Amino acid sequence: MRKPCCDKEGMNKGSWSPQEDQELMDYIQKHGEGHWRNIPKATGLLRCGKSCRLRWVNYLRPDLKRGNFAEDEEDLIIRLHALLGNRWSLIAGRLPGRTDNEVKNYWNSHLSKKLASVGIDPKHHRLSHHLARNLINSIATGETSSALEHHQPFPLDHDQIKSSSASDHYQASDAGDGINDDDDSSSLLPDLNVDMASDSSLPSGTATEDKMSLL
DNA sequence: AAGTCTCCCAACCGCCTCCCA
DNA sequence: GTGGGAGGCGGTTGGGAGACT
Repeated sequence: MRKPCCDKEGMNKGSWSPQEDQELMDYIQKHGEGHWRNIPKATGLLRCGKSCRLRWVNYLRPDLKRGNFAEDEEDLIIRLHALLGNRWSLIAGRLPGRTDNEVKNYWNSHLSKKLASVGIDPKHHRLSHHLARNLINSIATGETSSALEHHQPFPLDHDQIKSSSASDHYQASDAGDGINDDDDSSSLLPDLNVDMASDSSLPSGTATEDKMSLL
């Protein structure tokens, strides 16, 4: 059995009170961030260090933006998620004033549903079989997919799709099958030519970081 | 108006990685 | 080289607020 991160006996759990917030802010203003495990001792807060860090990072930090996500932020999250998957901290790092928790929550509650509603598998960023078939048919007949036209979550270059086979860019998703989990996370990013094969750990300065700079 | 349901988001949990002795 | 401690991360949960019946 793994040792808990800190002694939870006598620790508060759940929502933070304004007094607790104030004590934590006072401490960080005086001593700066870090040494989270010292904070309960130093301040008398009945919170474990990890909880203090989380509260600061997700809620108390002065540079947090808060409020609704702008359209361009949504767009960027979708693109970055297609590129990086559930690496919320990396995604949040590209969104000034946003936290990984905020981005993750927003994705789970809004964006994944939004993508699903237009027939895109939010996990793999691929069209559903049904929509993919319609798209390919409509391209073949010279029509445009009404679903994509009305609901595309971010700009799709239809000419670019037409210039090659649509299936080169948009693979129908086997939603729920769990197959192809590990490949082609860039299927909605035809313009980025993303190669995730080299992206196992993503330290800064990797090829993926370079490609992210294109965004 | 009261009860139930649904959704959102803050917070927790446990695993992973990094760093240092 | 390695073991342990601390921080970081992503998945998950639970409570509260609003919507619905």
